[in-house]
Amino acid sequence: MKRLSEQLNLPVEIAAKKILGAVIERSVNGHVLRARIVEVEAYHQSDAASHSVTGPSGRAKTMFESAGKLYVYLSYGIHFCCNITVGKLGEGAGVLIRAVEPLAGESIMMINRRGISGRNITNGPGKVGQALGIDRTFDGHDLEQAPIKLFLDDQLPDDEIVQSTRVGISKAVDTPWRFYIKHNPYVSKL
DNA sequence: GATAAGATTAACT
DNA sequence: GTTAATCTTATCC
Repeated sequence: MKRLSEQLNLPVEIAAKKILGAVIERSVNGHVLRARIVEVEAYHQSDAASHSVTGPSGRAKTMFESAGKLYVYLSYGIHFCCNITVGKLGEGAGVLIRAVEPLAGESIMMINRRGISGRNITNGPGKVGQALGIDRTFDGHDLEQAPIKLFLDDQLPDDEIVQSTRVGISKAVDTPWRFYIKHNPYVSKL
């Protein structure tokens, strides 16, 4: 297995398609939570909607690290959202995890989500962070190390991927950098 | 030093 | 459909 930093040293929209369908594994208190990434969005420093547009200052500095790191930011003061950095060192690029499909440890995720279950458990970026117990202390974490690991699989065939515009932004709204898996109930918005 | 806006969610009416 | 919750950065005094 090649290093993540090599595998994800790609243009953001290519890396986003590669991360779609990958599996993220989170260990906590002897339990293993595993989930498949079913919805992502790409962000880049050349993109007005990205946190990294202002340069490697403040919260987005992690996006300028080499690929395969975790960038966690606080959304609306309440929600923790998870990104995977891509591209090369010094390039402010990342892929936001918008939704995942639980594969293992769903009962633990349910506890983290205060009893909410069903497809509402992880069908949104803030929900993913909460279900997996990720907060800002994991900002900059290397995704080849415990307790949070990323496993890339073969890229999905194009006919399983839907490409569209991003959600919840007010700038660069026409940039089609949102990717999700067809016919998956955990995708936040179809 | 102060203020406005934001890659959102859940609980209301 | 509307609104409150709540904190960080950027942008202006």
